Amino acid sequence: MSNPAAALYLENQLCFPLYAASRMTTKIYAPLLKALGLTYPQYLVMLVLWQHGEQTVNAIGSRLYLESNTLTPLLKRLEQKGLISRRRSSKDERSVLVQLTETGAQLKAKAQEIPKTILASFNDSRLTEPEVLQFQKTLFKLVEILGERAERDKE
Amino acid sequence: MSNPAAALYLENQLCFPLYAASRMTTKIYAPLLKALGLTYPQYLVMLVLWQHGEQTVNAIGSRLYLESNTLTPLLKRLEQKGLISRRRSSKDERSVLVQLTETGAQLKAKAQEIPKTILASFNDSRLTEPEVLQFQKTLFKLVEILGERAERDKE
DNA sequence: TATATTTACATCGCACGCGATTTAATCTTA
DNA sequence: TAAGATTAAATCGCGTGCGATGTAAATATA
Repeated sequence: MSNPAAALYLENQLCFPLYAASRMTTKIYAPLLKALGLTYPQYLVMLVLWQHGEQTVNAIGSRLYLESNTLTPLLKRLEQKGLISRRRSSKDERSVLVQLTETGAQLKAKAQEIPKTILASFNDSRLTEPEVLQFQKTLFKLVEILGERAERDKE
Repeated sequence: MSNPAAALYLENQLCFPLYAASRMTTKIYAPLLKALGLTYPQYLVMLVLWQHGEQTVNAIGSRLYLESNTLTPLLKRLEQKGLISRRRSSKDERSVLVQLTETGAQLKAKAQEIPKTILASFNDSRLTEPEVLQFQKTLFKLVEILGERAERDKE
């Protein structure tokens, strides 16, 4: 790089565009999720429960890379909306099991349309399908690497 | 896809890994930025000011895809730390001009090490350099497309 | 088995993000 | 030029994220 300060430029960074893209995609979900009465992080929790069923706060957290300081208040809001129920595990009283209510399970049907709408909104001539697939592949690899890193850093 | 609900699965989504990767990279910055007394969004504002100098809240916002509801409180915090100053533009009394203080300008020297450290921490055998470059390219394209989309949606 | 350590979740405080609204200045246009 | 529309910040309220700490249950270890 000719300019010694160039490394400090936004354009040369990976993290800023990740940050920007994440916020912008979340914004695309907002109006669709509002119809279901969900925020984006709440939707992610519902996805986990729709896919994997009852599980502990910890298990949800490992899938979403979130901890109880974020999840506990969020889960309480989902509980207040009547979408989930929470109970202490009898096998291990430290754990809290999160389960879908009937209402929460039924919401899945309404959510089916969301991925289609989102995919359509990403449709743009500047992005070819193989490019997006390759992008997704690298993105998953990145999350995996960063996830491992976070695990290491805990110790 | 064989399973009709597969579209709802986390793994098939683009937005979740963006969300996860963004949060995880921000976490990597945290300890480095703590030494400068900055949060990641505050660091982004400082980057903009280091690179482009005095400008309005609006101008900072268009570079970072943020608006005054987020920036005003953040800028007040930077002002309290003595890193920036804010004043109404005399040309247009609606605008607020944000400028680095001497202290704020000097902080740039300390920040020079950060990109190097971050780049080193992304160093992993699973990610080749051309793969990362391609990834970055698509990511920028994505931000551009989403940015245009956000502009359109405002109207 | 008594004690120390670890684990799971909850709580607290602070800094975002952002939709919605307000206020003041500037621009448009009839 | 007066009235309405637009624009730039600021303000408000709510829901995250997350570091730090607390509490209780389970596990490890002496």
